[in-house]
Amino acid sequence: MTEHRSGPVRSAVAREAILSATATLLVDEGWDHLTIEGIARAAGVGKQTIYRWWSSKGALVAECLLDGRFFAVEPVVGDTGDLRRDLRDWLTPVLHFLNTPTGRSLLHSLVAAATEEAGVGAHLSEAFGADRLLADRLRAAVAARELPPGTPVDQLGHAVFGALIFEVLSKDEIDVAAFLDLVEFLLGPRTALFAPAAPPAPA
Amino acid sequence: MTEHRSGPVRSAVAREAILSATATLLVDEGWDHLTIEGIARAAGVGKQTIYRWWSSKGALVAECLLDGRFFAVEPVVGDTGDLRRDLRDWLTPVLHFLNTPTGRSLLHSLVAAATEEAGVGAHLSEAFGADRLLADRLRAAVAARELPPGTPVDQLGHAVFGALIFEVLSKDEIDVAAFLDLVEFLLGPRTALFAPAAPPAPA
Amino acid sequence: MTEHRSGPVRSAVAREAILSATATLLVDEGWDHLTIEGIARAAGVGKQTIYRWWSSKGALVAECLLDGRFFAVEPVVGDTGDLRRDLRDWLTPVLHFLNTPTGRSLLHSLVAAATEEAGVGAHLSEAFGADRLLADRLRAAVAARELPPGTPVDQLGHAVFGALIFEVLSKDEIDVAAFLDLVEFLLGPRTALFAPAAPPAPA
Amino acid sequence: MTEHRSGPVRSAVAREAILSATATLLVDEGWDHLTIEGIARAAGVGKQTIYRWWSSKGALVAECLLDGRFFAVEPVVGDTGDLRRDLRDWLTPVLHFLNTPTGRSLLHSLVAAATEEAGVGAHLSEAFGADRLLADRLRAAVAARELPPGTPVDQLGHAVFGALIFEVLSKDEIDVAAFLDLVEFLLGPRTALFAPAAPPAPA
DNA sequence: GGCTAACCGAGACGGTACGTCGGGTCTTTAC
DNA sequence: GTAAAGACCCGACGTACCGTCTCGGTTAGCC
Repeated sequence: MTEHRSGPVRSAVAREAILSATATLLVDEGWDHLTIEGIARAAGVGKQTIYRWWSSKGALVAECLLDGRFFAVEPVVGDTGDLRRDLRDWLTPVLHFLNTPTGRSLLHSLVAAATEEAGVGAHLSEAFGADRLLADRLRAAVAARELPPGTPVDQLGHAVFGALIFEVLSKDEIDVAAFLDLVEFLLGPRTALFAPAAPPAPA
Repeated sequence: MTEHRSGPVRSAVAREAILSATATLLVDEGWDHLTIEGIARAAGVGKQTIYRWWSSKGALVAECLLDGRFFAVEPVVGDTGDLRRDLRDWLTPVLHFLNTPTGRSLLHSLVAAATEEAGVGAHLSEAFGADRLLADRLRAAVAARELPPGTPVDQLGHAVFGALIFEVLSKDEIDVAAFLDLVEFLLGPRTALFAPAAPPAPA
Repeated sequence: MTEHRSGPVRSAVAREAILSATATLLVDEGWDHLTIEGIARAAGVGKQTIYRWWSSKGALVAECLLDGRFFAVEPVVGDTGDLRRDLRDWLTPVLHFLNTPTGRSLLHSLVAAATEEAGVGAHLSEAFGADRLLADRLRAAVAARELPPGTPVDQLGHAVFGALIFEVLSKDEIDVAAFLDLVEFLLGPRTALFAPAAPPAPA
Repeated sequence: MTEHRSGPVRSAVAREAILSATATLLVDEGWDHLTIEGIARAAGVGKQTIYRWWSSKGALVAECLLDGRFFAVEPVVGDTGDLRRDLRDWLTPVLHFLNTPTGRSLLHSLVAAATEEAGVGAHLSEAFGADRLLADRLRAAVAARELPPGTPVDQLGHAVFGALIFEVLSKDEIDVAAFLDLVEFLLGPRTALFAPAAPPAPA
């Protein structure tokens, strides 16, 4: 039973123009300064067309996020068998990007958007790859016994990302080396391979 | 030799009224909806008096934060000798507060403010006590060899706080138990006391 | 071939409310005290709607003037064949009106408006009827040879009106009798009818 | 019994600086744009010093007017025995001055001031010399029987000045020749010398 | 020589209004 | 029925001045 109605259908052209304008303006101008009128103007679209399909500028940003319009994230974290090294290799360029004005401002904007729109927060870490990419690598590390069984991989990924957010919010510049060290600490002591099942038995 | 200037002096009454109104309105209405006009109205003050002394609403919030106008933080984390237990005891009420509408909204507001005003971000963790209180307890734990020497206590505190922020931004409700487990994991495996000087040297 | 534009059209309701509020407020409060915000408030209209169509409060007053919103001027100056008497009959109530607080203040306001907005000055005398009404009667007088041929009727009307303005600006109260006498003098000596063509040629 | 009190006396320096600044600013910026704060700033004076001695900016302008700070009026209207020619000679440069931007704007400003401050209106014509100078010349003309006895000389002078004001308010530029013609008409027909006592007896 | 008062500059204060921007809704015309 | 254009009411922006009020400092003139 397909739903059908008369009249023209949602304009894909308009949708694309709107989301594209949103992403561009957010990056260029920041969350404050991002306005519906500005988006409509840049997209060559009526305001009503935006309001018809999205409830707020937060919703627009959330959809941009889902569409991956902000980062072209490296789709994988390498797996050389050395978890700590892999994470360093993956994190280092991310941290450097976040030390550029663009990177800082983009993260600021996305965090600001997240405070107003639940949908942005819910997908923020995914957009950075911290969700799937990082967690997957951690899961592999557990399987490979580089991390103890029972490690809360998803949460650990979020903690790393949370630390990153806080670092950006609270300092003028991320101390890359210190941050990498912190991540290393959070993973716990580098030990001999964990026994398959038994919990770590202190001597 | 102090610098002299004749003429009237800054009104302490106005300052207090403005900061107090700012704190109240931020808690009650949230960061968006917080307006200079609203603050002026609530404080019974001219707008110019605000602009004369603060450059933005972000600066106002930052000063409120420094004045500790948002939380009456428990001034200590207990020290029973059991770090994990002490942290649980300290964190639990904080987490529950952040699960109330007021708590959630306040953290959202402060994070939003931090994205616009560096000063807010710089003092956010202090306001929550995550800086001094938490780090001090961690330092004591290092001294008591509950944590390995060389633990980056300050950063660890920030990581915990960052994880907390991210949890609030990305979920509708904090899973208190899971978060406490995460913190426990971040502290590393519960081990016998660390040797005084030598770091654990895995083979 | 009219120029087309899609979209909504100027609201006649808003226009009427704005001009009506302007006229009322100008009469009641005076030129200073007349504010765009006050007009918008009284008209139940957004400020932007005013700024969209008028450039200043002067322009608003000018339009009110053109619409004849300040005076319901007696549409004719009587013509009994006696110019001086007709002018007295027409001027007397005007002068008395200008001796009331309302009349004085209205003329003050219009003159003040004229100093800021050329359009007000250009139509001031019309609004008082000094332009068409008075000049027409003078023209008739020239035709009837009550005034010499070549009398600059338009300018004479303006001079009478100018004298009136100056009287109101410079004195607390118009001396009605003296003003009427002045007008009589300005018309020149009451003479026998002027010869049709030849100007009076004194020896 | 003189009233006396201790303490310093009104500062002549401040008075001069304030009036001078007022005159300069009025000429340069116009009545609107003339502000107490601006005057205080330009005069290097506290606002209170202005408010202590004058009740409004209108009062300041009135005092400037009395001090003759706006025009250096030709102190006499010539008397060649030919009234019409003398008036032309005196009026022509005045009219040309009022056709300059400065002149126009100054008259506009003074008229605007007059609408707010009775004192300005009361002395406006004096400042232009229309009062004493013009009326004196007219009086002399009556004495010389160039004008009929009983001519309301003061009022006639005001009428000329009023016509001038209206001309400036209502047109972009004064038509000098037409204005001079008007004045000539207002003086009445050029006749043989009036008989000393008898009213003009038409043939 | 001190005291007292009024003067002065400076400028903070509670306000009102400015002219602009953007929000979200509604209306009109065109496709 | 969707879309562009944009007018509408509204609320906030940050600024300019208002007129009042403290300040600290500086003169008079009288005890």
